[in-house]
Amino acid sequence: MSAPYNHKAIEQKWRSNWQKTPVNVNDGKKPKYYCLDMFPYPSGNGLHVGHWRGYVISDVWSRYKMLQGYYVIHPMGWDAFGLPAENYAIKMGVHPAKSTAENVANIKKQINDIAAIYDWDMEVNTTDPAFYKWTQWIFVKMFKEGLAYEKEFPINWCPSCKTGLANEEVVNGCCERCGAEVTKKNLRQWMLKITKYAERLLADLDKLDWPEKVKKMQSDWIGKSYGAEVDFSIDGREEKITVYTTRPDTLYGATFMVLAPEHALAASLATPEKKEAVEKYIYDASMKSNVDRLQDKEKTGVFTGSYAVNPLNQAKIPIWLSDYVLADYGTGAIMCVPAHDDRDFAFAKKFDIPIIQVIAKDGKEIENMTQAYTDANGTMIHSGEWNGMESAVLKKEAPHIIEKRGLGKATVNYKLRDWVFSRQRYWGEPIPIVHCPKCGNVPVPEEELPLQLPNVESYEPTGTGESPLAAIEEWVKCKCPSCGSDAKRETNTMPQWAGSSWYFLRYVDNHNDQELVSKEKADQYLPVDMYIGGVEHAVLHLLYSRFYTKFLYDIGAVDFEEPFHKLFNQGMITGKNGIKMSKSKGNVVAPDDLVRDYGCDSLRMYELFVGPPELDAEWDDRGIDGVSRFLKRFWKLALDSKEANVSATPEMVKLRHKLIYDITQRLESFSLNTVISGFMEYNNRLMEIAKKAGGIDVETIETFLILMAPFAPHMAEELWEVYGHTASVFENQWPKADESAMKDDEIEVPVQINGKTRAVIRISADISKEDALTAGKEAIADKLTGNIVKEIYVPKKIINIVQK
RNA sequence: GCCGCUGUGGCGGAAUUGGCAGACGCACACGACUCAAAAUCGUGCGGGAAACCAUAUGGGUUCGACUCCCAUCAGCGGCACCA
Repeated sequence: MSAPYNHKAIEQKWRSNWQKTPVNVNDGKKPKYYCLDMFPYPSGNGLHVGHWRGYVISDVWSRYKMLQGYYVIHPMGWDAFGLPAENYAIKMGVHPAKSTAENVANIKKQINDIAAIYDWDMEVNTTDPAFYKWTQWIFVKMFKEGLAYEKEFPINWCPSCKTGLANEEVVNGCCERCGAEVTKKNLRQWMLKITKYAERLLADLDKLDWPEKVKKMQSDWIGKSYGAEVDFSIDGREEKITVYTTRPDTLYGATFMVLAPEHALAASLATPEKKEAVEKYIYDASMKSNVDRLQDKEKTGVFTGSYAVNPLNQAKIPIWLSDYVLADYGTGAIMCVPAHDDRDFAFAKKFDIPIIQVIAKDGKEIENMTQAYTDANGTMIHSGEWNGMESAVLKKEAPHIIEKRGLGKATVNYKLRDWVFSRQRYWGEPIPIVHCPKCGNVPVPEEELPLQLPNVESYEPTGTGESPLAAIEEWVKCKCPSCGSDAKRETNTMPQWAGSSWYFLRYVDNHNDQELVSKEKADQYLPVDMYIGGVEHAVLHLLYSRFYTKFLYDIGAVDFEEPFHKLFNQGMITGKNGIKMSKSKGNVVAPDDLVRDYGCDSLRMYELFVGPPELDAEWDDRGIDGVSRFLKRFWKLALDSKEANVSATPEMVKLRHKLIYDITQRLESFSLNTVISGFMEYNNRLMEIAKKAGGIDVETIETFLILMAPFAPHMAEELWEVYGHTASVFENQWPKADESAMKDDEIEVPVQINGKTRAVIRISADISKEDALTAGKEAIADKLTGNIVKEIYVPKKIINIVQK
């Protein structure tokens, strides 16, 4: 009788063994592999089984890479500055520094339950002054390069979090963190010129081994479009209005022009009799929130009384103001071609403006147009010298024609906006800038960094647009680092994303107080080979990190331009009916009890078994019994086989190589759920064989152990030791399958008539086509009519007889 | 509105990428062991009496379709007046 599987004792034993003798060590000879988790913010709620899954996936992958002979860099840290941590602290009435430290301790304990091979010597915490010294250093560098600048304009403002937000943090007009409706507030802001990198951020997506979905989200967010800027003169005036259009081919169809109410010329275009209406419209538009502006699908507008002149045919077209034109995209002014644009069509219909079709649909002009014809497919009509051209061709040529004729220029536009970088909150890195009445904005000298966040009693947001830091007079008052006169510190702090935009660089050299990361360490360990985390950061953290890395590349701090070579997005674990796990819904499943009752190995495997790792999965506790039973059966098989000590049969050898082959292939394609089912399947077959043979040979069991080690490391180690080894199971190399040893001499092949299976025959694997067909027909002789049309034999796959 | 993904038993899911649909597991039922239960082991488990019918629905290509093409429906996600 073999000893029963006691997960508690085994897991405790190996946890302490690994602490004494780590399994992932850098001997200086192994190649590196950097496998990174998106680091968590230390929430007070702790981890649930969904967080666990992400960390299990990355740990399984790390251990697999270890067995392939890599030194694996697998660090963990804390994204502890920012809104989530601060809002939690305010709710609990504790200072964020205190609650953050408590939460870190708690989550660290939970993470250790996963038994991942995290190297805690590399740990970083974004709130540690030794860390944020470099977050501030990067800002200073950006300031010196002209990439960080101040600007006052109406920004997105979350009235609940009482802070400004970046565009990326506004989701459907609401705050990404708290869901409150975002309003506008005119504020002086620090901005990062991410737009300068728009083209590189777009172009380099091609180099990345990332999910297409994420690449597409980024490229849509950057939003590149090709078109032309066209200059329209204003009838009776000197100024010109430049419009941006992606459809210069439709220029002859422009019947009016619309300016954003915020356009510089908007007010001055009003003729005396229109003045009142125009001013009212401009005022009303300025009062509208983003959400209102988004929700008002019904077009509004006002005619200025002025006319613009179409540079091609000198036609006079009325100039309107409307808030469907955005002030900060393109030139804030558009030419309107109602026949070929949905929005212009709706506007023209509402205000009774003429519609001129310039692209024929199916070779014809549309009678009684009821909607815009927006395809660029058709022949040009009503378009002067362009008549008869194909619109698709003209669309590409028109910008250059316009440029050549001096009417404007070919141009490119991006939807990406500069990054609103300052927050009116306490819990963040102070922006290291001094406002000097003589010198203007002066950065804190690099040798004086970090500029420490002062410890204060009152850290709640003020809501006035000022950070709580502004109230600390002794901190605000300072001397100008440049001229020494009385000056004031910048009181805004950096957003949550500041630290996370570069933390992955710091892990590998986290104690360096001279450099962000030394060249030596960077060369040795960076960049990240595999990055694992949720998809929710597609245009936030992942875009910001790419921008930061490119900047650091440009100033020579690192010598790669992309931080994350491969990205994997794990799916979310939800509660019943796909409802997101949350404390308020009461459907959170904590891993702690499951680890206690079933063991870490069982939970690790079940986390993967619930479904494809990239898809969302509904959690169901009951399923864990399945993997738990499997582990117990395998445990018994291994111990009984040790006892039986049988030698390998050809069947065992064949199965061993098939096992290696299947598991490796599934692992390589990241199909982790089928790796687990594969283990179960092979275990079932081995148990069948063991029933007859009395056991399984040592080599096959040991092979199974090595393959299983990344998934159930405790059991693998324990059995490895039972099998008489003193070194860790992770000292092994990942086994290789010998494909010739997997070959079957005889195979089963289905025999079909007209595509329907009628029999299954066993034939020799290298049988000739003729013999296969003869054998096949023999097996279904009673069903053959004698009227055979076609005979198909796909070697080792199928026999199909087609008959009438 | 535009773009993308997904749709297979009671449930989670598999299918070597066009070749026996439902692997593996959960749940369930029956049996063995037990005084009994749990645990464990064994058997069954898409529908249908059968011919056959079944991979969201309708069509198509093919000797052969969960897999490819067209249309439709449903669910999820992203973007959303970007000219």
